[in-house]
Parts: sequence; C-alpha cells; structure tokens
Amino acid sequence: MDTLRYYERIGLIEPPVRDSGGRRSYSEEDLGWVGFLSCLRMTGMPIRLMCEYARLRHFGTSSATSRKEILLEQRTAVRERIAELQMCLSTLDYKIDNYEMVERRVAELTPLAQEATA
Amino acid sequence: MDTLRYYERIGLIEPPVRDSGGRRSYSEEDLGWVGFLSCLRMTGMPIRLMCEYARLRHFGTSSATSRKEILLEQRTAVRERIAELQMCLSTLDYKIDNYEMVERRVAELTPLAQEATA
DNA sequence: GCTTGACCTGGAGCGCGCTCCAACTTCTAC
DNA sequence: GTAGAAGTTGGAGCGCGCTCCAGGTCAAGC
Repeated sequence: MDTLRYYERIGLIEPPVRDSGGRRSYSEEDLGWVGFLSCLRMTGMPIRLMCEYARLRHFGTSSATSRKEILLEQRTAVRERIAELQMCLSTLDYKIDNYEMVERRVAELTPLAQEATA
Repeated sequence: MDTLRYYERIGLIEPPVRDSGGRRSYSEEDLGWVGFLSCLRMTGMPIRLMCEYARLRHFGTSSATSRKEILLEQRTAVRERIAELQMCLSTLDYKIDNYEMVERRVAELTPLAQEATA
C-alpha cells in the first residue's frame, strides 16, 4: 500500500482513478501492470530501470524494441543469477554434508564420554 | 578491500596477521572463510545472520548442529528463490515473445507505410 | 450524532551493506 | 633522497527501496 503510493510518486505506475471518496481504485489493467512490476522487482531489476521501462511504455509500439531489449538483458541477468545460486547451493550441500559427518563422529564419541562421566 | 575491513569491524572475519609494515596479510584459511562468506552473501543471507554463524564457529564442533541448521534454512531459501526466479523467467519469456510478435507485425506494416510516404 | 477505521497528504526516517574521506605511514622505484 | 602508489585509521556519507508518521478527510455501523 505504502509501496503502491511510492511507485506512483516515482512515476512507476499511473495515478489510478479515484472513487467518490477520493480513494484510489486500481483497475484490472493497473493490477496487471503492478503484478508485472513486482515480477521485475523479484528478479532484482533496480527501480530506476523499471522507471525507464515504464516511461517507454508511453510511446506504444514504437518503443517495443527498446523494451524488449531491457527484458532480454534482464533475462540474461536472471539466468546468470540462477546459475550463481546453483553454485552456492552445491557449496551449501557440501558444507551441510560436512556438518553431518561431524555430528556422526560426535555421536560415536558421546557414549564413551557418558561412560567416563558415569 | 574496504569491504574486508568492514567485515573485520563487525566481527565477521578475524583480524588477520600483519606484515612487517602493519599491512593485513590474509592466510589461506582467511581467504577460504572469506570465500565462503561471499557465497553466503550471494545467496542473500543477511549480514546479521552471517555474524551469528561466525560467532558459532568459535565454539567448535559443539555448535555444528546450530550451524548446520542455519545452512539448512538457507538452502531452503535458496531453492525457493531459484523457483521464484524461474517463474519470473517464464514471465519474461512470455513478454519477450509478445514484443517479438509486435515487431513482426510492425515489420509487415512498414513497407506499406513506406509506400504511403513515397 | 459519534466513534471507528481505512484511506488521504507531504515529508521524514530507516535499515542495509557497503563506500568514501582526510590525514597519516610505509614500501617501491627511480 | 624523493615522488608516488598503496596500504593504515576512525568516522562520516550514501544509494536503495521502502516504511512510518502526524494530521486530516471520508464512509459505514451503532
């Protein structure tokens, strides 16, 4: 909510129509756009670039190529990010395995320790 | 570099030994740890949690389980993040396809437009 | 009529993760 | 020996993306 107003302020979304009481009333189209925006945000696209994309929208099909360009770059970035995360994932797997080995070793020693303190 | 000093200040890495001139000289072990830290950062783990993890390291094997716990949670988070990114990826694919269709449609119309202005 | 609660406004504040600064020392090359 | 690069320090500053605040307006329920 605060975020929507923030997006509106920075020109990321068009001011929606208001109801009789002056409240914002988002159309289906607005909501679709907001949904796409949050998708872009999730991919880590900086707000600034999203603003650029939003600005281009006003020019209709004549800006289609520029907008596609932005999305293509973002897609590449996302793919790289996924690859990066998968690398990290295998590092995590390795570390976790290590800890499990440590735990098993400790489990082997514990009964002895218990005897010693018995 | 500034980042390493920052990490040192907040206790994420141990102060490394210094050379004769007072400069930091990171051991292989230091570097390994730093490497793992940047892996964790890449996964989006907040610094605060990394500090907690670093703190636990001091207790040796007795903290193995807690540390494993942290890594397990992070692994889950990373997997979810990857899934999320893949969702976004297909949205991007869809949008990009759309733009390509728009371009093709424009390409079909352009020759006519050229004739019109000729 | 009156409370309550959700929304409105402009603007300030915040948490994160660095990143830069000025002033200083130290090593390196010429 | 001297200039310049590359480190050192504590501390301030910054960009991002919200998020909260005080004070006001409006609509609905009792």
